[in-house]
Amino acid sequence: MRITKEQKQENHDRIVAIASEMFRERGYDGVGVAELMERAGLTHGGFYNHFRSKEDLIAKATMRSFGETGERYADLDALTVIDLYISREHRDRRATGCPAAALSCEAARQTDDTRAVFGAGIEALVGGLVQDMARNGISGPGARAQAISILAQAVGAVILSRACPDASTLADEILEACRLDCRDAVVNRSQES
Amino acid sequence: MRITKEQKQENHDRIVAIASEMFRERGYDGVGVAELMERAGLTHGGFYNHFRSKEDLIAKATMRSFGETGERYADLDALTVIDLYISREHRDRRATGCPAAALSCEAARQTDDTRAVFGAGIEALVGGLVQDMARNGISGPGARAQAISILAQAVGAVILSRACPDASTLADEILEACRLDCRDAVVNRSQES
DNA sequence: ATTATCTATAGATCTATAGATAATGC
DNA sequence: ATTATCTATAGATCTATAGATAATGC
Repeated sequence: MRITKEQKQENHDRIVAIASEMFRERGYDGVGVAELMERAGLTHGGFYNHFRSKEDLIAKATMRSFGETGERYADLDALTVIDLYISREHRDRRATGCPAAALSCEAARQTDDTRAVFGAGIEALVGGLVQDMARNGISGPGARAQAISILAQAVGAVILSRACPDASTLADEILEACRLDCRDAVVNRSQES
Repeated sequence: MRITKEQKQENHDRIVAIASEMFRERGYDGVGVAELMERAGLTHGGFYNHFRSKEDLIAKATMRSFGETGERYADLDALTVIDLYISREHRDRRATGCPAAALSCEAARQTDDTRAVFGAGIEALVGGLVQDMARNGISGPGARAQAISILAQAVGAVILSRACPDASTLADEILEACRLDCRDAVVNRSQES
């Protein structure tokens, strides 16, 4: 039952798309090749026609997750980005959220290939945030450093909030304190110029 | 070859101490009971005389990690804490570092019992940081929110830096930008009062 | 003829348990 | 007698591969 080239490409993309969500939801170790392939409507042996190894898939799926996330925050101003990122909705929907918040801790333990994808993804998020901040009138030499600080705080806020028990007060308090602090930083810097 | 009660307690503590470092280094999924027990000088079957399950150990080891970390940053001023936490040394020594930076992403996928330990641990770190900030003359209603913001940024900075490839410029740039931003926040707030 | 997929399985994990052993604590 | 540990193993994973099948692409 051989298929066309296009259908193979479709299968490949579907596996990557499903993996990108499953990895964010359950972590790299929490997803097995067999279950992933079953969800893609294929048998698990076929996996190795598409990828050299699971790690190969991890790199490709992570790249896709960063791409989606970068697009989501493009063409917005920094305050909107902050409100979207540091929110209960983002915290509670891991599967479609930012991979930096879902997988960074595990990424630190992956091979250098996967870490290179993460480095490029973080760099892209920083670059996007610099552009978003320009819409708030923020530019100049310190803009990049501030973008990095805001990203780190936003990522930290979502990660810490997720680590708290469900429905805990602290989980929501973390989000609100960080959202306001990041907004203040943008507003203050915006007024300076 | 039965042993004394004290020796059992010693074995128990040693398993928890070793696990607390191994989990931070490799993640909860990266540590098997057999290897852990071998490192503790015991056979893996004996594990279940000390713990109901691996998850029981995860809760106890994580509590210990948070305890160590809280003690490390007690009785210091906030600027010293920031310099120690957001540093290459901390980033490169996961096994003895802060569990919030090493394990938060995975904690989000653990049971509510483990998340309760995490919530209490984060709460303790926030409380400690509030006390540290008081040494810089920072107090009042906004102090707690600022402690949360600083903690989130510090945790985010270490996590993102670890996710970057070894020896990448970005990894160090993240640490430096966040360290300076957190210091500025403390200094500015300190001058207000 | 090539190749994308499938079936089946190798080989290496993993957590957890059953039963034996032997020294402490009553 | 109790119990902390050990040996051995059950049962369930996991990644990866070998070989068969069958439809595309030459």
